[in-house]
Amino acid sequence: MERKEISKSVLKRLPGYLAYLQSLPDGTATYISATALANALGMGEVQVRKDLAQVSDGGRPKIGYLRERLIEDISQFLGYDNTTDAILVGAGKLGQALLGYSGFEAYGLNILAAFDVFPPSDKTDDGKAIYNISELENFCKSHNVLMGIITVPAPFAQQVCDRLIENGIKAVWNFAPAHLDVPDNILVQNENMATSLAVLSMHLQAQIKK
Amino acid sequence: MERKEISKSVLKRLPGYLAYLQSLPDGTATYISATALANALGMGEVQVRKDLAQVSDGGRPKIGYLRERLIEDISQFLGYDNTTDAILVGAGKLGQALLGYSGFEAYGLNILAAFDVFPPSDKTDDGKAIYNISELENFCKSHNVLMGIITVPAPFAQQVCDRLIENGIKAVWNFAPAHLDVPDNILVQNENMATSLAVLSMHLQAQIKK
DNA sequence: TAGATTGTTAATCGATTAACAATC
DNA sequence: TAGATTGTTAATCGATTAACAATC
Repeated sequence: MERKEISKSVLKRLPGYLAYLQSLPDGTATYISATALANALGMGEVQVRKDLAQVSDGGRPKIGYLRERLIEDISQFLGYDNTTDAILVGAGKLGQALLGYSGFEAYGLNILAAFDVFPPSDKTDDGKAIYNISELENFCKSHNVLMGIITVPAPFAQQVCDRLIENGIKAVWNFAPAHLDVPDNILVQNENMATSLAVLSMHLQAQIKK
Repeated sequence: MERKEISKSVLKRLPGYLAYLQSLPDGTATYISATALANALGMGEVQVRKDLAQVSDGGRPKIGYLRERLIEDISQFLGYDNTTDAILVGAGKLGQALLGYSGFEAYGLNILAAFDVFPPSDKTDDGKAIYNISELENFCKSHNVLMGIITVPAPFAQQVCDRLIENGIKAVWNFAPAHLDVPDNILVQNENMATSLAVLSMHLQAQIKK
């Protein structure tokens, strides 16, 4: 499959398809159609078909897609097949939760280590080290890390971000509720709890009024 | 300010404005213009102006918005002024991290308690109770809970969701990497780590190729 | 063959951006 | 008054949806 430019909207839907396809029990649904996928996920079938067409050319009229093949195509497209190394800064509760979450491997993410101003102890239960923030520079030099995860309190997020970029980080996954100023070639992905909460509470307010 | 219908895109940007406005030190910037806000957040000034116009009518030509007033208007619009009670199911690492996160109060969210098949201990360090899942029904009956937070492993997410809905939950905040089937009047907000990761790893792949 | 499903081309919809008049 | 900023109206852009021909 030739790699095309893909819109962010499509990109964001792909993990959903992948998760569903992988959740199907082995043996069932050797072939799956865009229609079936759409129904299962409560989406429009045309949208699903178009999305799939962008990442795979294994679709066959009347039959659909070979599930295994489709999983492979999407995974590959998303880069889940080659792992990305990341470091995490801010080993509070959320930071440690992420550090200990084993599910990221499936997405090709490998958190090498965490850093904090007050490292709680040498190792977590999961065997991943939490270093003093002062060792950030050395660590980045010796490992080739491209992704940084920020889980420090909001007021420190920007300075941590700057420091990560100085050390060669190209993509920042930001869990702090703060806006980060970065150069053009750096991507910041905000994991924005506040955004989600806004959508939720808006829905609840509408509910209550009824 | 009359309450208008608002698009989801606008709604999702509001928490960002609010966070920035609140982060400004007291005393500075009594008045702030849409232009200034846009520059600070790296956004288009027209977009910010249009967004603000939908939630506040305190904007004055040449001067801008009274910051305090704007904070109030956005907070009120987002429903951050009246708290929403929520319960959380799945007291694993992520669940406990959320349970202990004190920052939610600022967003009007109050997590009353958590439930799990194996409650680790009676109370967390933060004083919030973790009950056995069997007590879910009773708890929901006695408290009027409208929001449920799901932090169980993916294979259990749907059944937990169904159970929450049976007990009167109207909005679900889903941290499990699973698609949830719900009736029309129920809102599911997926906190989709996989989505964020997809965007990030796509950026990194593009970087590497350069 | 008939029919389901694919992929493509055109139409619609919504959101963003641009242009401009109103205001302090 | 002059100029910055607001809010509104029109134009553009992108994404979604609909219609349809191609295919197994």
